[in-house]
Amino acid sequence: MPPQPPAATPGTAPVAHLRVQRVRPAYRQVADELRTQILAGTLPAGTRLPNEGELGRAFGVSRSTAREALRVLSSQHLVETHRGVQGGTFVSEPDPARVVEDVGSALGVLVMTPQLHVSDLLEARLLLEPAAARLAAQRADAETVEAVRNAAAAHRDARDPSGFVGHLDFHTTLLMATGNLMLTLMGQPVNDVLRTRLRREGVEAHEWDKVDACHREIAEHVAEGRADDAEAAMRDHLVELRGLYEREGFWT
Amino acid sequence: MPPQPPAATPGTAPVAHLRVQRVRPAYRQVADELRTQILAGTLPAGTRLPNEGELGRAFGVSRSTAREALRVLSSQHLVETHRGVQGGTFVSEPDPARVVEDVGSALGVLVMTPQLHVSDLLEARLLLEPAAARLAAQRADAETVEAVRNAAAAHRDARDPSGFVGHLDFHTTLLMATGNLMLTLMGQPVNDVLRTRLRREGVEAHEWDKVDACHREIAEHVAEGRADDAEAAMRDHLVELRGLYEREGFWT
DNA sequence: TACAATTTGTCCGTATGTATC
DNA sequence: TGATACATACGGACAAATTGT
Repeated sequence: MPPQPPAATPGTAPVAHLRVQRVRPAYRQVADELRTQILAGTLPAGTRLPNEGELGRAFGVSRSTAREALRVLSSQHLVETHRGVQGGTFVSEPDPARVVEDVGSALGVLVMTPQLHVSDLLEARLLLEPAAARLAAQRADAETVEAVRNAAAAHRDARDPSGFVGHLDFHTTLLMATGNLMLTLMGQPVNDVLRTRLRREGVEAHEWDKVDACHREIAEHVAEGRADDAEAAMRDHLVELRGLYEREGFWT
Repeated sequence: MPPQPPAATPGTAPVAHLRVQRVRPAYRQVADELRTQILAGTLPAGTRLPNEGELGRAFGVSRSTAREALRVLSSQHLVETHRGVQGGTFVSEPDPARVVEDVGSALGVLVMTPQLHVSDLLEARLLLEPAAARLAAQRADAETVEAVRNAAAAHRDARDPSGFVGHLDFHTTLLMATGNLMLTLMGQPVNDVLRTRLRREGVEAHEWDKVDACHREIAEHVAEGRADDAEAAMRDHLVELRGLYEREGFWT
């Protein structure tokens, strides 16, 4: 690793109050270089990288160091490794589901701190999902409408004995029904965090019934293309849910 | 790896397990175990982990394997490592800025695919930021108002010779002015991606002047607490910006 | 200023598991 | 069945960085 151009990394926030990273380790330089090439499209998805030994030689580092760089990229879902002949390290296909997972997990950490309150999540959802309901009502095709209806109809108690893995949360389905992946990316992690934090045992059955009724009503508005009604119904629904969360749910 | 029963330890070959399709490598098991403990709060932020050798022995793996596990966690910003005496591996403080970075980088990958269009980002922003402008106008205190005004006044040409690192993008500042971190978390990665994708050389000076004028107008609405005006002005501004982006900016 | 102690960083050599042909 | 090519894992050694004496 002869070249280390930015001796002091500029622009990076001085978050580590006490410690300054004075040198970038070689494994990080290699990882950064490869990440840059992947993000720039120089290494498109599906590309097979050289094996670990060659990769190390190409960067002037040992195989172990190249390995650690690959660990970094693989943990960020930028590459995948496979063993065996015809195996190796491949640039990953971008996967929205993984992004949602990662963001959700990061939010899970933040939501335990005083920096991010549950009320912030509820407010963000209140901004996002009524608008999503409107868009869904304006755009959903027959197939999407069917999916939304199914999600609303799906009974939400978990006593269901059959496998039934196809069930997606209603709010998730509605976000996807907008046809705008970015809305799913923003809204879904919030829903994930809220769902895992809610103490469901504190909510009574008739309240769940009301939730289900709201879902079905929204689904019908979407199906009939009534954008205004869908948006308003979703807003009412979320306001009601917020009361539920604030009354019962959280440990912070 | 004692805690994971079906682990394939290198020396002994557990041939009896026929269903084991996917063996998780040892470094991944170690990383997952540590991550679980961090997310559960068993290892609070600031905790110093044992050094790499001891950590390896504690998990029944070699130091190299323990290191690779730490690389995974460190690349997810869950731990930080430092060299030297008094160095070591420490559980990280949750950092919203890093989350924004990570999401932005993930979006950068997705935005190159047919799954996520630039128009999706623009639409999401059009949902989010007018609402943010409204909230900012309703809530901003004197200090925040000052920050928003400064961001709007900051001249945006990069010829500025002095260091001037305090300058934050106006849209970023406005998101933060809502006091809701979640809105920043959702909106900022979008802005980052859009900013890096825009071909700025295709935009003329008088258009930048108009952008700046819009920013100052919004800032004044926020400062005076005119929520409706702030929201409307931001919406108009974004619609105009969208035209700019769609006319000039992208390579996809 | 020099030196020692501690910890991560880097390298090498070797062996083994795994998947494909 | 065996050969091949790759990732995975180990253990030891030394280098570099940081802090305290």
